[in-house]
Amino acid sequence: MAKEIKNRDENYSEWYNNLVIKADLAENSAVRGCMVIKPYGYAIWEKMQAELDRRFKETGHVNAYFPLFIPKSFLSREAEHVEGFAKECAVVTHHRLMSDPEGKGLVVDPDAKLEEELIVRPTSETIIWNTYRNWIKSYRDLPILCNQWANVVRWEMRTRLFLRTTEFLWQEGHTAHATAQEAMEETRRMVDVYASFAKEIMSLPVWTGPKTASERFAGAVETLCIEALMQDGKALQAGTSHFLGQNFAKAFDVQFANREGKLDYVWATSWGVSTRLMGALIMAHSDNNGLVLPPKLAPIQVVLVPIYKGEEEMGAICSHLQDLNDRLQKMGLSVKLDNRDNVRSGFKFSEWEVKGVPVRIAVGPRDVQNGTVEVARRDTLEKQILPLERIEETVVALLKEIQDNIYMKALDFRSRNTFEINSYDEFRERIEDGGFFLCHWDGTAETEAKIKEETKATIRLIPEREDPRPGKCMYSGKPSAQRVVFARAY
RNA sequence: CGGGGUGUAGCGCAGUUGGCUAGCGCGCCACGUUCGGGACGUGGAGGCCGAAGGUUCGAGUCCUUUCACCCCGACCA
Repeated sequence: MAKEIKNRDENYSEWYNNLVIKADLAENSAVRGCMVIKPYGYAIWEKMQAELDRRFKETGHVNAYFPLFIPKSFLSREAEHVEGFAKECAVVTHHRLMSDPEGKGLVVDPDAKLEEELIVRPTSETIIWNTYRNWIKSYRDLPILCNQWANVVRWEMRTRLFLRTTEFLWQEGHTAHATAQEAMEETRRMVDVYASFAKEIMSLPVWTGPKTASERFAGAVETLCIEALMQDGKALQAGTSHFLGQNFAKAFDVQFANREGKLDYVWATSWGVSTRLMGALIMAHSDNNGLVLPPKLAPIQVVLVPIYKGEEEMGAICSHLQDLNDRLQKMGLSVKLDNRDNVRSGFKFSEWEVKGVPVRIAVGPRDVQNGTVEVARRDTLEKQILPLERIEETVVALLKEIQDNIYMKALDFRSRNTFEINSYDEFRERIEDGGFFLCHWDGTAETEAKIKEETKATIRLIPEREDPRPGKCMYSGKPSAQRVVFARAY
């Protein structure tokens, strides 16, 4: 394994793709740019879903579902929105096939052409706001706090497993509010939900803050985001929360009678995270032995591996392990007893390491005799012999420690790769090695575009600081209110 | 959409200037020996050589077309 997964100084794409496949998470499908998420990978996504959903409910949201297809005319209602998405839409033009008159399989039936083409949703703002128009008449109907779990399609030129697939799974929250302030608070609330989810569940430290105007969501007034640093030094946008102002309400004519009895347009937000989070998880924590999963997302938290010679010894050890299995399960842990007899224990060790199982417990005849177990942790690869007595409490504590340690490791990595730079020459040189760069910027789109053109680095976000220190733009020398975060990004 | 690369067994690959019966490693199946960090031996199964067309006595190999995937760009909440 170690020789197959390369470190980040070599070809990272190879490292990453290889890891995804070796860890049994996903593979390319027959369909361009799409991926098959395999059972082990999907189990991780399900855990993410469950935890996010819990947090959405906690903040007063409910789930709903809207159609996959969007009439083409809907998309064009909001000028910036159509501008942003038109180039990457899959379009349904017909609804029927027929056998080829020339005998070459199936062809589209020209008589089945749709009156109005349908777009496969790249995001659902338009169809949802078209629906909300009917739901909202009065301020008493507000707020609407809906989320949907869905798939979306964006026909990007270039795809990457988990990070940018043609079809991906996500959740999109769409809320409607009576006031701008309330909508802005919602935008903030949800980006904070994402940030705490990243930290507490994914062990992933993120920066939080607004995007610059040029990096905003198409149709948004303000975009807040969480940004994480991957081990190859590139940034990854892991989630966004948009304040949409009244743009969509105006485009879809969603007005309500306010407390004063006057008609006003509704204020909107939308926010989402996707299976890209899986990519973040993989790229932030993995090492040369494979995937490293934080316990809270690991489909299997503890794997039990028997070490034995011969059948009767295996029987004895497995019944011993079955007992341990039950004790651990009673603690609410997800445990796997690997009693396969066609592979040896050394093979199992490697395999579960590649899959990122946080804790492995091995038991052999020696342990049975001594009343001990061998406990190995995935994050540090350390092993120790521990007494079997009260082992379930030890393991619960260890899982918590691993969860924290993975976070600390990622945080430490980020700190070591975050730099304050003042000179543009130095910036150009250092950006090659990756990392986050805190630099002064004059606030103009021109400077931002120039820097992007010359260095491929973009402004990931404008960090929210209690005491923003002014300075001079590293590029133009003009005054700058505060440092912003530059990085090369996926 | 441009540049480069790859399609041969489940996976990873070799296959020379066209040549006769298409190979290797891993995995799989059977048996035996093993078993505290990816075991070994012996035997066996597994192929429309990405697809279509062409050149030829003969094509995995040459030509044309096409499809898919990977990498680098362009593009991208």
